[in-house]
Amino acid sequence: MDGHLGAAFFDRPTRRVARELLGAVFRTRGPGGVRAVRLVEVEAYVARDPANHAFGGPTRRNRSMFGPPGTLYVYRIHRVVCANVVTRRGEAVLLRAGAPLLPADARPSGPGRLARALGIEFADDGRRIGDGRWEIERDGPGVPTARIVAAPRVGISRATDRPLRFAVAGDPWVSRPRPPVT
DNA sequence: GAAAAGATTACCT
DNA sequence: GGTAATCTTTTCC
Repeated sequence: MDGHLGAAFFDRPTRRVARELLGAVFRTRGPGGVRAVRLVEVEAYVARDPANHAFGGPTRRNRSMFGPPGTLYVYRIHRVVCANVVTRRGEAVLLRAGAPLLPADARPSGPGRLARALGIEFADDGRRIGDGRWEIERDGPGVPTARIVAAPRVGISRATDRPLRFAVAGDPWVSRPRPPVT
């Protein structure tokens, strides 16, 4: 399944989408030009998941999470924005870290820094894949299961035991706290 | 209208 | 390892 990923890619179980996004190239085209990273860390937010912003149904803030597969959900936390891609209704994958592919990309380790490196702003909330602003491409077989580490998600206070954080084992761009390398 | 919490980060010891 | 910064959204009175 190489090449550019469309809405059909995201219309699948969220955990699977999350794992298959590892190693994929996330590219944006904005006022600052083209920026790109190779994803090395993501988190899944699923149905009936108390840590999910969509838990409890649609609100003004999370409305993008109820858009079609391949919708960008951008939220603010403190003074930072973080980006997710919606999979199925009310579920999404948080983009946490990537390896920079272009010189202009500041260290994209951590969700806030990744979004900043890609030039993603709060105004991009609700944009859909295929609208020309951002795209995702797979240029290889993806990260083999043996090299994916699953760990509890970062920074949440509920459902803290679920292993829905996925990262490329040992990759230097994975954010802190680093999951065990095992 | 007021208060509390937050899917973070940077800087301190 | 701990804490402050900082501000919007949500929730409660």
